[in-house]
Amino acid sequence: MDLDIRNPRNQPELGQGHDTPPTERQPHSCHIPVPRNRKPSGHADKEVMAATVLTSLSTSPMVLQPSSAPTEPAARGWKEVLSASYSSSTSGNWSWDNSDQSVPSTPSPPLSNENSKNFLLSSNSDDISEDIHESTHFMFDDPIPRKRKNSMKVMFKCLWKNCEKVLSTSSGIQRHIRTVHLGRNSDSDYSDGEEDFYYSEIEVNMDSLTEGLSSLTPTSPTTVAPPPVFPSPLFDVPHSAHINVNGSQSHAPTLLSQSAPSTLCHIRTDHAYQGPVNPVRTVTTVERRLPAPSTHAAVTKTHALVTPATKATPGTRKPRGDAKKCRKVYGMEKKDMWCTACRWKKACQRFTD
DNA sequence: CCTGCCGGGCC
DNA sequence: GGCCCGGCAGG
Repeated sequence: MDLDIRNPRNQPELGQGHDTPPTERQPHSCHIPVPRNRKPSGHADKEVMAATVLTSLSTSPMVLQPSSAPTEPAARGWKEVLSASYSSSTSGNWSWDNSDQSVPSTPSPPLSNENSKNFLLSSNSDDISEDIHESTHFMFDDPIPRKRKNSMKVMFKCLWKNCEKVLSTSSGIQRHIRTVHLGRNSDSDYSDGEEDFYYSEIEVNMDSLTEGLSSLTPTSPTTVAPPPVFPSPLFDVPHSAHINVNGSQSHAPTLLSQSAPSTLCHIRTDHAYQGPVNPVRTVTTVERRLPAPSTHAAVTKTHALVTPATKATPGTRKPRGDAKKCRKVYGMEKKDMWCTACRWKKACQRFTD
């Protein structure tokens, strides 16, 4: 959990660096644990940069004094706003936007890296503050962390298909999703975090709003990305993953058989199928999702995984499946990532046919 | 030849 | 049971 940002080579072997400019957001709106080294960190350069920024932050009280922060140029538009928002959503529960409520009004003593990180991470001290440590890669998406701006306010946008609800609190949007979309009792405290999945944070520039920037309306093409793709019940994603307004869905169909896109979002769906075979492997909490409210093209042949294993009749060899097995997916050099059966030259238990 | 994995052996 | 591997079959 203690990701040493000064040691950016804390890179998972499956991690795919991405050189995408921060304003060109790529769809990696989820963070998925990677085996053994589950720090899906970003590009090393960005990490170094982020570390540098953190270091400077730790010694500079400026950032803690929003009143003294120079006003951002008006050119800062939704693109950048959303970029920041993107980072927050990518991180799961973090946001640069401190709004006005949680900004310390007095300078704090110099912060260590850890403290400064905590400070930043705690900015959005809503009820979605879990799992923050795993999400520290957020800042690597944004090479230059921006000073907080008073005019920025975090909003929460419902990503349910055809629902453009935007609320100011995560609890509110969760309640909305829970009651309106998930059909749960609003009185119930029960929440498996599923609601988290169906909304994303967006940052709202209140200044722009007052200037009549009606483009904030969720239907605005400048703020709204293509409809997010929700996971199907067969496509489990860690529950803290957030679909971002900017996230497109192109990453989803890659699954395992293709090289991961240039994102951190290497889809490790094998967790769900792993079962007790390989207890060493990181196990992602498998959650059952409601039927996807929108189309989901990602689930392809892995559907077969839920079907009963075809028992080969004795004497007849089981027809060779066309699914890529561990050997092909991971290669010989990553044999330790194979499922046990594959390592034993048995029928693959992860990528069954 | 590569790959998946059965069958069987060893511990 | 875990683990390994020869060898076969399919592509």
